[in-house]
Amino acid sequence: MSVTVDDELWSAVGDPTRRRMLDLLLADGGGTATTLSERLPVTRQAVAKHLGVLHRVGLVHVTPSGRERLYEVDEAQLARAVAQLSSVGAAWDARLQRIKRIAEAIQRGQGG
Amino acid sequence: MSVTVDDELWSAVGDPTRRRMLDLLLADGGGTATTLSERLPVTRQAVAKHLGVLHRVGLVHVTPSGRERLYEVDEAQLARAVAQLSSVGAAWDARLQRIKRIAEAIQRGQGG
DNA sequence: ACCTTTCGCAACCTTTGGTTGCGTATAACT
DNA sequence: AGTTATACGCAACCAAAGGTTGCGAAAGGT
Repeated sequence: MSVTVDDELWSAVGDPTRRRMLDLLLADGGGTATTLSERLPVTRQAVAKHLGVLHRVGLVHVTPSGRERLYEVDEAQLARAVAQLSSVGAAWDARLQRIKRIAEAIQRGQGG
Repeated sequence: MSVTVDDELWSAVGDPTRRRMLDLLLADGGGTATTLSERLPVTRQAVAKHLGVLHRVGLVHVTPSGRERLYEVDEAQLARAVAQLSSVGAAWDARLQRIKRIAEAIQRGQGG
């Protein structure tokens, strides 16, 4: 019943900048802190910190090559995150449905 | 393409404590800062602040009665939030699907 | 060799989630 | 009615997180 979601994954995905970063990484098939920061309204350092967070929760993986560090989305982990998002949504949806049914039942019982 | 989500709603729902509060409010059909704080690992004041945030984005509405302030979930707004959650999830899912197809195409092209 | 680029580290600022402390208003009890 | 208890709001304060600037170091291009 209670939202049994891994809060780490959630909050990783909860930040708007990180969501956009994931979006960009998916769209471009990967990127570095520098390339991402060019397409975002924040500095490279901010992006680097976010990449650190995403990396810690396993949503991206790194491939150092020369002086660059290429980040790519870990598909399995993102899929897991998506599943958790929709599970929370589904739980709330279910509650909303139940509330609606109960409200209707009360209506019938009271209003005739 | 870009995640066209209302960041206010997202970040309102992004906080784990607020998610649990919404959960409790849905389960109990409403509550006050005090009753919620009794079932959460934070103080009443923290809950009160969160209720303020949720109220500002319209996810809950208040009914003052005597010395109490009863908070209830705004179903329409929560439904909207749920829709946004699943829309982001769907977008990422779609990208993951596309990536998979492209990867397979590359496999076929290269590997013969 | 020199300059450019990409990065990491550190200091700092601001916002936010959280706390404690206190005053006030409404309800409840005697 | 007067006192006690409860629910709340406001304010000060603290720690963590997102963001910035500034700097030094490693890898690449000329």
